[in-house]
Amino acid sequence: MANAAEHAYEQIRERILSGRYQPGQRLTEAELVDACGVSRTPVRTAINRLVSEDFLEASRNQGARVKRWDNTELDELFELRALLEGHAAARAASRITASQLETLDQAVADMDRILAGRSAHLRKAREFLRLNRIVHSTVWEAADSQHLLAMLGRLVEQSLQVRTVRAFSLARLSESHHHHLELQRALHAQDPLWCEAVMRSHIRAARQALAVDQTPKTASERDKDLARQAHS
Amino acid sequence: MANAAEHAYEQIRERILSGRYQPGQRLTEAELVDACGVSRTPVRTAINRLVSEDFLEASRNQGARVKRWDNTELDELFELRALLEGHAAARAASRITASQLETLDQAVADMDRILAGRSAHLRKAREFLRLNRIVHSTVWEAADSQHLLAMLGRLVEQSLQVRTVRAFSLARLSESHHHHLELQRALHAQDPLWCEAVMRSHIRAARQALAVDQTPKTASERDKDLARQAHS
DNA sequence: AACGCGCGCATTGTATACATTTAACAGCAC
DNA sequence: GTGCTGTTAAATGTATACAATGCGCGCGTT
Repeated sequence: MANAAEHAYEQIRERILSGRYQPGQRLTEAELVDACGVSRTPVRTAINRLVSEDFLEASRNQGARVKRWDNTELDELFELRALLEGHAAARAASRITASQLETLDQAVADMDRILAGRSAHLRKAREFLRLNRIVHSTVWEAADSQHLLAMLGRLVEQSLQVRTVRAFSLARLSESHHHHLELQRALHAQDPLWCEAVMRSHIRAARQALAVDQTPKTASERDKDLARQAHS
Repeated sequence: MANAAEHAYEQIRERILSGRYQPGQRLTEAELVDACGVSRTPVRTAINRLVSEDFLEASRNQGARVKRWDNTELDELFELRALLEGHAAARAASRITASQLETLDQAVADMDRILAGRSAHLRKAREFLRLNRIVHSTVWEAADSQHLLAMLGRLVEQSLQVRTVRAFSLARLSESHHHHLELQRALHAQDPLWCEAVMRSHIRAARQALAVDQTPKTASERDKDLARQAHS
């Protein structure tokens, strides 16, 4: 066990993202100790970090609860994402390197193939998500701003918590891919305003795709989501 | 001592902001324990928080160093501030309440009086800073977005670390005040784009006002800065 | 029966002892 | 003389014991 605190952090975070720990659920230090197999100290370190990253909420002497996102907060979140990812795309336009453009082209081409192919929906969605991450992180990297990168990382991770089945319909994937294609052209053209505009559309569309209902999920629904999320 | 961790956090943070702990300086847990008068546990909690807020940097098993900001990072920081504060101002335009407008008007009027008055420069700068904080936080509040507020809070605190004498010349204060006057008009007009543009100018001008030299300060220079910062 | 008070338990906050890691220094070999 | 390696000391990472705090339950009073 090279690093207990880190281990605990990843363990807890993973359980929040996967839905095993539901929004609003209270997590006592004792049960997290059991779950992670380390002592209270690294668990507390992990909790503090997760609180600072908005995965958990803590009130004094009352432990931590999994953060629950209401629609107002989701609106705020995605508005900020649109602003910052748009900005990142604009910066990327004039800074992107040849090899980053290659990475992007490759990812977009792969997406093309996958969407056109005959794989099962689940497999398509999984692969698509993987490539989607590559596209976005390439743009962030090309934007070349440490702090922008850090902020975006946090914002996007937070929106991962509320992923739902609806976001992964074939229609949704296809729309999303059209944005990627356009972004690719805009980046090749090195047009900052175009890049920014496309990226903003992309994020706002993603917001729309999220389910609006706030009812707690049943266990089987959670399992479905899990299967679709393709972590790892 | 109701809350040791909080106490340690404030203590250390204050010493960083005041310049008593210089950028690049290594802080061992042992000396922070002495300085704060609490045990290692709350000190470590405080350190973790300060690292997450970018006041400190930590590498494994090597403790914490006070974060040093180079010019590239300052550019990134202020670019993000311009973007986010501009956005906040735009949101505020359509959301600001009558009482918030009153607060703003009052603060701007006070600034007017103070700049026109015959107080000593130091006193003027102090009062101006206080009112400046009121103006900005009123706009943030009017923007009505929890997450935007949190991000701005962090960004602005970080830029506080690098305040220098140059930023407080009378000419600079006066320029800054003209922005406030224009922002006031733009908010009364409820014109989002105008608000955003003014605020962006305001922040970018602030970036220019910061000293560019990166040489460490002498003790007496630090004292001067301290006197001008008007904390509390 | 309803409200308030106080006691007890569960849980978090703090202190400290112990383990682990890293970096520096000294000694030895080449 | 220089470079490598082993040892050592200092600092951080981890575990656990103890203190303080807040919440809920039960009992008593009105």
